[in-house]
Amino acid sequence: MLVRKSAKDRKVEIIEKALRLADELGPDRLTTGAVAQAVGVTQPGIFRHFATKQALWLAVAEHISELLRAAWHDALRPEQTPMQNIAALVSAQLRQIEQTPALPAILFSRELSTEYPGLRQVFASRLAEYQVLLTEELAAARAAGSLRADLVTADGVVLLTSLVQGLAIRWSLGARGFSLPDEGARLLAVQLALFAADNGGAR
Amino acid sequence: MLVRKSAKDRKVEIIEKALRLADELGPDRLTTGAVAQAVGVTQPGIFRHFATKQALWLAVAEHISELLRAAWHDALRPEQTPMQNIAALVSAQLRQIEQTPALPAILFSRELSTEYPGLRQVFASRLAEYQVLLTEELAAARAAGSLRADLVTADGVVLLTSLVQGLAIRWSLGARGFSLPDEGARLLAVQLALFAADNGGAR
DNA sequence: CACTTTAGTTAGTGAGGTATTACTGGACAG
DNA sequence: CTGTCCAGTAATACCTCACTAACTAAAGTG
Repeated sequence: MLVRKSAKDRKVEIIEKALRLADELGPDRLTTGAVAQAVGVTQPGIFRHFATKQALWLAVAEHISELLRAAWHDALRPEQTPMQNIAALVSAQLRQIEQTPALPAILFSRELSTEYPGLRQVFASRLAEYQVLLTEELAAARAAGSLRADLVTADGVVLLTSLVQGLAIRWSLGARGFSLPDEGARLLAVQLALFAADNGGAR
Repeated sequence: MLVRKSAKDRKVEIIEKALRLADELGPDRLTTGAVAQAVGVTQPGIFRHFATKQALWLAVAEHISELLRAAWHDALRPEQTPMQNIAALVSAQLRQIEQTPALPAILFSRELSTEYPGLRQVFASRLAEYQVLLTEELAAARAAGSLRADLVTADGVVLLTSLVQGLAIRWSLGARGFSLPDEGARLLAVQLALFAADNGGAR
């Protein structure tokens, strides 16, 4: 209305509000009108900053993508053991989801991916990166002798990512009735214990 | 056009076509018009059989729900070991998803659940049943002494369901680039091996 | 065959959404 | 102080949908 901001500021403001609204309303109900209202601009005002709604979604996707990348790379520490790094990666991911609850809905929404081509690619390549990071750490754990010999590394990675995804879905569909990072840490510990070489155990 | 069917037949026809279209178009693009065209009826013709679109979705949900229930109960056999029953349950679920590829998109779509209340409840109660079945079998496995003592039954169930869900998502988002039942059976074997008591192993 | 039932059609309404066009007025440069 | 750029607005075109009303005719029923 009265306030008039620079295009740059507005753009990030729009992206952030869109992300918040995607959670509150659900990604499909994220209309340009709703975003405009949240930002405090008339509906066509959005189109000053994003030529199409798809462009807006793409910007949101890239914003998310960047958040995730940063969180993962923050989580990794050379001084940690590979197992600790794995736990840190999982924890970082779950905390990011908790902080940005629209994430699972956006990442897993086939609706969005089909309606706005380009999103899928952004997310797919980013999630592939996550798998690479996990694979590296798991391979390091194996090199350190902390893994059961009969566990194929790639299989371990799939089990871990499935754990994260399954948990995220249960959380986001199930009214978020539990603490995602807490439950995740607990179950991850269980899974990692199963992965661990039976050193101190029997024998 | 010329053909005129009994309401009963048409109803199931509509439900089945809707389910197929939900896969081809994505659940959100499943319009009454698209369903009508697939069935060979004008768009308002759908409303002779379902008062609202929500009613149609509800019928689809109940159809799915029944398919799943039947598949699960077919999978269970008293003469099988608990571990075999678990494998059968997982396999049945994955085969069902492969056969009805819209399943993950429908089950995991937050859009649908929020737009059409009632769906969530149908699916939630059905999926809870799956967990119960898995829990029973895993408990039986424990009673038979085939499980590691340090694995909490409930945790094992979560790990298994996460495996199924994670796999289903990867499959449905990732262009279905692998055989869901095959990959599932393989990974399930890995996970179950991790669950297994270390009897014949060391010592 | 006459009669009733009812699946299906044609035509239309209104809500909700993206996007365009033409205009307005604030911010900033010189 | 003035002119220019550009964020933002008002109005509206245009589309897709779910759903309704009134009518039509095919399929069962006696």
